[in-house]
Amino acid sequence: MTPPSPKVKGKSVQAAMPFDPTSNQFSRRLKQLRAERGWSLDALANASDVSRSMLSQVERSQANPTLAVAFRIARAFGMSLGELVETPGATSSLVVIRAGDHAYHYRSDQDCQIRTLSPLHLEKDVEFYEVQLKEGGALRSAAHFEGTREFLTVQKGKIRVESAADSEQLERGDSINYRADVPHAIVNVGKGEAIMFLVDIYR
Amino acid sequence: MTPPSPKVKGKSVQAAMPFDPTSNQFSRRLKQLRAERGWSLDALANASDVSRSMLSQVERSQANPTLAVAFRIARAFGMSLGELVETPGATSSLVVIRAGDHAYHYRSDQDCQIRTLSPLHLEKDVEFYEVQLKEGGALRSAAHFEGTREFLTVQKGKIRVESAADSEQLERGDSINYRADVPHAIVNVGKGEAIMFLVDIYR
DNA sequence: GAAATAAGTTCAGTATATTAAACTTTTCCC
DNA sequence: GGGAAAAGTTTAATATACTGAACTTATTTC
Repeated sequence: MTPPSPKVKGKSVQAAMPFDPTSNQFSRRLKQLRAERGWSLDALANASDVSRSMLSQVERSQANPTLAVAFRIARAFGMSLGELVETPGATSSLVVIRAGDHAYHYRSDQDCQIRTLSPLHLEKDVEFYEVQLKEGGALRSAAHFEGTREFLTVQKGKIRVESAADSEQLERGDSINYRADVPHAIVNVGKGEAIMFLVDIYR
Repeated sequence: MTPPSPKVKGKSVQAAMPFDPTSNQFSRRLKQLRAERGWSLDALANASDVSRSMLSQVERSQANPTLAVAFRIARAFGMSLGELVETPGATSSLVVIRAGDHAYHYRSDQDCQIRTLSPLHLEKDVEFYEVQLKEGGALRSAAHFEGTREFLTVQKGKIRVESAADSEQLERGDSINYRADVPHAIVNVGKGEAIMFLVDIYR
């Protein structure tokens, strides 16, 4: 019972390159998040209880935060540490096949109408739909590719979303995102038709 | 545009309780993983290039590893850092945002209200917004990161989208996508408010 | 344009993360 | 049981994470 072969053991490596890719990614991610929300270093410092100077150094890859600090930063952004550190770039492992037939796993029938809003073959594996469900209608999907996540927001009506064992009821304005690499379903449980927007994200 | 209210700011807290829940969780997780695989501290130390003593201290919550160290440990176990720090049970397979929930408002003024529908922890760099523009209102954005594309579909009202030199007019049901890595703007040119959904895709 | 305010960086000091080596405890044979 | 080897903990020294305050740079405001 031994772990996979150890790699370079010398400590000289660490001396030469004190930060592994993680840190740099983390720095970029942090910078981006803060920019998106338009927060100053000071604002984030207050929200996270991490000093302004530390944040500055981390963003510029001049310091390597501890888990505790990373955790506080994540919380300031309203997300878990896992969500914060999960590398969005390292997803290259699997290329999704997905031919031009974007609608192959959906059926468009009396109960369910799907309009594709996203142009096909975007650089990213993202698709964007508008879905209409007649009263009592349902959209049931088999498991998509591993790692797929589906995001939806209700524009009209009342629906129930089921993913694996989980189930949630949603009304106009509510949003939800869930794993789509398991069998899942969207059911119109209200009166009249239901309309929703739906984003599929593969990885 | 301020982050959610700061919590306890005093540093005395940190002195009294040097490790937040993260570390303890991490310690338990680490101990469990190592036990599951039947690895000794020494074996893990070799595989991860983290010292035996450090591992011991971390497992007993007597030290608070840096991200770099946590990363190396994760790799030794053949998993991503996100997978390692995300408590196995809490891997939310389903996240709901209620209509009234303003937690994800990141920007709001008289003319323009933006609701972030996707907490941006998705593996891909994708974000999803609902934008409301009052009559005459406009949303002007500086250039986003290189390679960013924005996709929008009009839910209500009449708008004009400007990206670099291009300009297009849209009505309910119309969709458009355009480069967002240049200065761009969305202007409400109709009567009454305009509502649209917006997807940002980075690469 | 100058003064004022905010945002970001650098600095020096302190706390602590990290390591190698010494030490203690457990496990395993005989 | 007793000795040996492995597993785990503690120690002392060093590197660096982290902070508050001083400083520099951009942004506003008049």
